Amino acid sequence: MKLAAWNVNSLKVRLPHLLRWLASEDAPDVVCLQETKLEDHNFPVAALADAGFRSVFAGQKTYNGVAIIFRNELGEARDTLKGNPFFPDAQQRLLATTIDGIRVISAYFPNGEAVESEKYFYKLAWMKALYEYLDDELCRFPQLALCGDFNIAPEDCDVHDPERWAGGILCSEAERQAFRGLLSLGLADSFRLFPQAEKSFSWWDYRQWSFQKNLGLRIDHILLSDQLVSSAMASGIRRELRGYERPSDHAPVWVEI
DNA sequence: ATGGCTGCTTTGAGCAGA
Repeated sequence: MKLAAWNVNSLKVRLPHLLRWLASEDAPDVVCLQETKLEDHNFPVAALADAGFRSVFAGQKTYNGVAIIFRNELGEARDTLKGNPFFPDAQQRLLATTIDGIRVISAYFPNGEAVESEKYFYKLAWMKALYEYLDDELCRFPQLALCGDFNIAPEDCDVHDPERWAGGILCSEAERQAFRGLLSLGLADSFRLFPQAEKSFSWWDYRQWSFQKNLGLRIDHILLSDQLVSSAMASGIRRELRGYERPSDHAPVWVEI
């Protein structure tokens, strides 16, 4: 199964890109989407069904919104859960479902705006509650994948210019520590299970030709539980989608399990 | 030092993103 995560930054705008990817040769079987920015009644269920995919989604207007799409052949989704019971929140940032025995979670971590800002503390609180939630989920679902836009570059090698970003939002020690806290539950960064090119990123700013100059960050991740790590075969980033006309600022990340 | 793009919004300047 090829599992992917992609922050589309508006599914309305990016739907043609998604459909093109799903129809391509190395198309994914399951995709966790973030920043769909669509209310549920506007979710493109029919277009994705035509492409052979089922959908579950938790959306809202303008901001946030997460979804999970998966091939018809994988059967029905079970135990779909919107949000985090440990963190009641109007922002639609978390969605879990079970596909073919695997607990798949689509997560859109808060951006955090700036270190020490109100949104920064919301981000840290959101992650603390996510930790509690995952601790619970892992007991019931030993085969679990946490996929999405974490808005955290875990190490300096995930940053194009570590000195410039040092201590700043997406790279601060408290955020990185919270990321390592998730790993301590028995999760692994699937990207690092395999050799990767240096300067591999999943997000590039729209401004200043950042993508063309490869000035990016690796902030989108798929974390696999120990049971899934043992079946992982390859991982990577679909960089070319960032080069499409009118792209998302994120490229999809993927793992084959 | 600032703003740099993009998508969205009670359509148009202001916000949020990262």
